[in-house]
Amino acid sequence: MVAALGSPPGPAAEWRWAMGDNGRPTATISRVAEAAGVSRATVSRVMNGRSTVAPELAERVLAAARALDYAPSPVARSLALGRTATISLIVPDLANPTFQEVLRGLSQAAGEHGHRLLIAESAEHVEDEEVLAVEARRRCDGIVLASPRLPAEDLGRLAQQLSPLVLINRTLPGGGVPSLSVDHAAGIGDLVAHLLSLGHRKIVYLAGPPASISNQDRLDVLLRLSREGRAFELVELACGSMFEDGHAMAGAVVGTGATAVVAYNDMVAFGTLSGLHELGVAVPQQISITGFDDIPFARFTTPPLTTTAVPANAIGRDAWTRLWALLEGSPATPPATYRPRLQVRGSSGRAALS
Amino acid sequence: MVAALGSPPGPAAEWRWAMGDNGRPTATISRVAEAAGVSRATVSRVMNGRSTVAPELAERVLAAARALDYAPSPVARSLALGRTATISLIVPDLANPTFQEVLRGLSQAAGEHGHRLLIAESAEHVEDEEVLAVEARRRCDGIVLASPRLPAEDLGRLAQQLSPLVLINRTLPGGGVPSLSVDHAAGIGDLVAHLLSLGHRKIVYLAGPPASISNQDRLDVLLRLSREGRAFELVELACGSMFEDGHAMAGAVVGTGATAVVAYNDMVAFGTLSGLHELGVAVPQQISITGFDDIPFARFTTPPLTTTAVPANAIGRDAWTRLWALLEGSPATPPATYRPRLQVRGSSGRAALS
DNA sequence: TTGAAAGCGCTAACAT
DNA sequence: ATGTTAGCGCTTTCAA
Repeated sequence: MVAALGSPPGPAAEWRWAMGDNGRPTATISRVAEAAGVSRATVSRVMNGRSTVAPELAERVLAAARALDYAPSPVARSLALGRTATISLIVPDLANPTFQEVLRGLSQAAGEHGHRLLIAESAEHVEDEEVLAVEARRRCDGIVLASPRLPAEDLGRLAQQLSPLVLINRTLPGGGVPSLSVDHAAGIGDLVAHLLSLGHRKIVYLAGPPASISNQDRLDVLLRLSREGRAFELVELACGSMFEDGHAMAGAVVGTGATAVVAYNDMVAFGTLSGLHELGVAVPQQISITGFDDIPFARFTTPPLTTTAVPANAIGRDAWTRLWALLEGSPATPPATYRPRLQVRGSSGRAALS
Repeated sequence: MVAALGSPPGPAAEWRWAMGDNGRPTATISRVAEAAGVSRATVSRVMNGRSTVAPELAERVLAAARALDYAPSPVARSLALGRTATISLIVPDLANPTFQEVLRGLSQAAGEHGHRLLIAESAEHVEDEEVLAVEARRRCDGIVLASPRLPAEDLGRLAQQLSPLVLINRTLPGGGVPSLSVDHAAGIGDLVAHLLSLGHRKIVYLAGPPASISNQDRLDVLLRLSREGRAFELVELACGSMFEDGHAMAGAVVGTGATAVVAYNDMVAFGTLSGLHELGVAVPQQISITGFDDIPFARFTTPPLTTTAVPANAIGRDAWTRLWALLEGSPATPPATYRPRLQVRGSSGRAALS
C-alpha cells in the first residue's frame, strides 16, 4: 500500500456526529414518518404518547421506529420545547465532602425525574462565577447555586437571570428565591450543651476563614452563649478550614489549658486530633474535640469524632424538589433551614480536672 | 385589593422560559439583526468572529447585541452545528473518592476548553446502565465511561453507540477505544516489595468483591509473587471494599499470625486499622497495614496509611485530553496505563518477631 | 462583503 | 384521528 493510494478524504467526516450504531446516519423523525407512511406529526404523537392515534397506525410507527433504531433527538426537542430536561449545580469546590454529598442527592433526585445534571465548579474564580452561572443557565432549565462568597448585591442581581434558582446556604431578602440553609447556630448550640454537660468550662473555638458567613454564625453563637450563660470561658483561635490548619493548632490548643475544642468543621477537627495524638495528648481523656458536618470519615477516626451532622444528601434532594416545583410553575417555597443532628462519639468525654 | 381584581391569567406563563433579566423576552439573533439593520447571517458571523465583516457593520451589530443584552442560544447552536460543547461522565458510584477525583480532573480540564460536564451515576442499576449511557450520549458530544461491572461483550456493542468514548479501568480488544487503566499489578508489586524489605514473611490479603476485575488483578499478582519468589506466605481472606468490611476482619487478621496485611483498598485498610486499634494491636509495631488508592484521607489516619497512589485527578484530565482529540477527529490513542506511586507512611514498619 | 434561503429535528397550533 | 404548516434560534451554503 502506497500512501497516495489511501482512501481520499470523503464526506465521512461530515457525518461524524450523525452516525448511528451501524455507520448509517441516525434516524430522524422524517425517515420514520416516511417508512411508516405517515406524517411527522403522527410520529411525534406516537413517540410522546400524545392524544389517541389509531392503534394500527401507532403500531406501524413503532415498528418503523424500531426498525430504524430511532430515538428522538433531545437537542431538537429542547429547541422546540424551550426546555432541556437538564439542571445545573454550581459549587465553589468539588473537593468539599459536603458539596459532594449535595451533588449526589441532587443527581439522584433529578435522575429519578428524568432530568440530567450539569455540573460546574466555580473554583476560586469568584470573578468568573457570574459569567459561568449565566452561561450554564442557558443550557438548562434551572440552577442550584452554592456561592458562599458572592456579595449579596451581586447575588440579588444574578438571581433574576438565573431563575428558576435554588440557593444553598444563602438567602435573599424578598423571599422570591427558595433557599436551603444549615442552622449553624443550633448545631453549635447542641455541641456546646453537650460539652457543658460533660463538665467542660473552658472551650477553644478553632475559627474558620474569617470571610466565611458560616464562621461568623458559629462565632456569634459561641460569644453569645459564653456571655449570656456565663457557663464557660471561650477562647478563640484563628485557624482555617483544612486538616493542616487544625493540625498546626494542636500545640496552641494545649497551651490554652482548655479541656475541649469546638472545631470549625470536621477536617479541622481531624487535624487537631492528629496533632494532639503526636503530642501525646489523650483524646478525650485530656481534651475533648468536636467537629461540624459529619462527613463520612468522621465515624472512622480514632477515636470517632463527636460532631453534628449536616444532612447534605437530603439538602441536595430537597434542592431538586424545590427547583422542580419552580419548573412546574409553582410559586417559590419559603426559605428552609436544616438543623444539624448531634452525633456523640468517642472524641468527647468528661472534662479532665484541669 | 380584592382577589377578583387581581391581574387575570395572561400570556405570562407562555413566556416563562423565554424571559430575560428585565422580564422582556430574551433577545434572538433576529432581533439583533433587525436592530442593527443587517441580516441574521451577518450577526452570526460577527458573533463568531467569522470571515471579515466590514468593521463598521460589525460595530453596529455588537452595539445592538449589547443594547439588547443578546447572547446566542447554546441549544439552537447545538442543533444547527450538531455538537453541544458538552461531554458526559458516567460512573457507578459518586460516593467513591477515586471517582470523585476523576470527576474533578475531568470537569476542570473540560471547563478549561469551554466544555460542560454532564454527570450520571449508574448506581446499582447495571441493567439500566446501557440505556442511561445511550441516552446521555445523545445530549452531548462524547462520553467518559467507568463501568467496572458491564460484561465485556455488552461493552463492545455499547462502545459503537457511545463513540466518541473514553474508557476508565476497562479496555476493549481492537484498540478502537482509548482507555485509561491503573496498573494494579505494579501497585501491589511495590507494596509487597516494600513489606518484604521490612522483613515480613507472612502476609494477609483482604480481598475485595470477588466479581471485581481489579480484585482479580491484585490476587493474581499476589499469588504469582508468593509462588515464584517463595519469599512469603500468602493468606487470602474474603473481605469487601468498605470500611466496615475491613473493620470486621481485624480479629481474623490477628488470628492468622501474619505480620502484615495488604488491603483491597484504603477504605478496607482504614477499617482494619480501626479494628486492630480496638483490639489493642499496635500498628505498625505488631502488624503492618497497606491500602490502595491513596484517597485524600489516607494521610490523615493515625498512623497515616502506607498505600499506593492512583492518580485519579490526572486520569480525569487525561480522559478529557483523549476525548477531545477524538472530538477533533484524531485517531484513537492507544490504551494507557497508570502506574500507582508507592506512599510509605506510618502504618508499615519492620516485621515483629512472630 | 453581505443577504436570501434552506436546513438542523422536533413540536404544536390549526385544519380537515 | 391525521396531515399541513409554521416555527424554535442559529449556521451555512449559495448568489449577488
